Amino acid sequence: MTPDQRQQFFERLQAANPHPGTELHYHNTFQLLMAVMLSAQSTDRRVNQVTQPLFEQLKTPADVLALGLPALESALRQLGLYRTKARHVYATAQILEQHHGGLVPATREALQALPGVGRKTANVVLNVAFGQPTMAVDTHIFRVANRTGLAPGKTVLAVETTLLQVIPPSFLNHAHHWLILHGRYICRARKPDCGLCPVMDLCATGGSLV
DNA sequence: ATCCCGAGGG
DNA sequence: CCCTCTGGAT
Repeated sequence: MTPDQRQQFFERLQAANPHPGTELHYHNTFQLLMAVMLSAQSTDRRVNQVTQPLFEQLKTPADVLALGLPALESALRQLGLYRTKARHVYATAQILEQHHGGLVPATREALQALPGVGRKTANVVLNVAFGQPTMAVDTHIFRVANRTGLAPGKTVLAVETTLLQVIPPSFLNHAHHWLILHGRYICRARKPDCGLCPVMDLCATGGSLV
């Protein structure tokens, strides 16, 4: 894809979603971190169903510790990987309480040192909560980048590096959500809706997946 | 490479 | 039944 095509690509995704943002529900940075941790291999729709009642009680790491691990695990039962997620969220709350004054750290190093927080989750928090121009490559973005030819790569890190190089700077801050929304609703994994795709003429598949 | 692991869609 | 969903740890 040429630089001009990439410019077109994001201009059209922007036109389709003028004010993109995460579809995860949260009221503060700690809840954002928790919601992103819970979103692994789960639809954010289900994450929101789980967090909607839960976040009325859990507003701080101390609230998580007060709830206790067994009750937390029980509250997360509807999510896949729920035992692992409960353990990680609880252990993360402990560390935030003991070493970060109950706050979510704003550096990649400190974030990825938290149990259950890897590069992708750290990138989301750094971008959404702290406004940094990171590129969190999730299942949607990995697929869209490869399928369209925007940023082909065999690993998520390779795709992340390429995306940071090829995305026009003015689009970088919101590129994460534009690519996610495109992958979630149009460039779907199983049955992509090329008929509704605003960038079909720029795509490496040329709409041949329909 | 494998495990974790519920729910929805096809 | 199989595939997929804003992954991370071992």
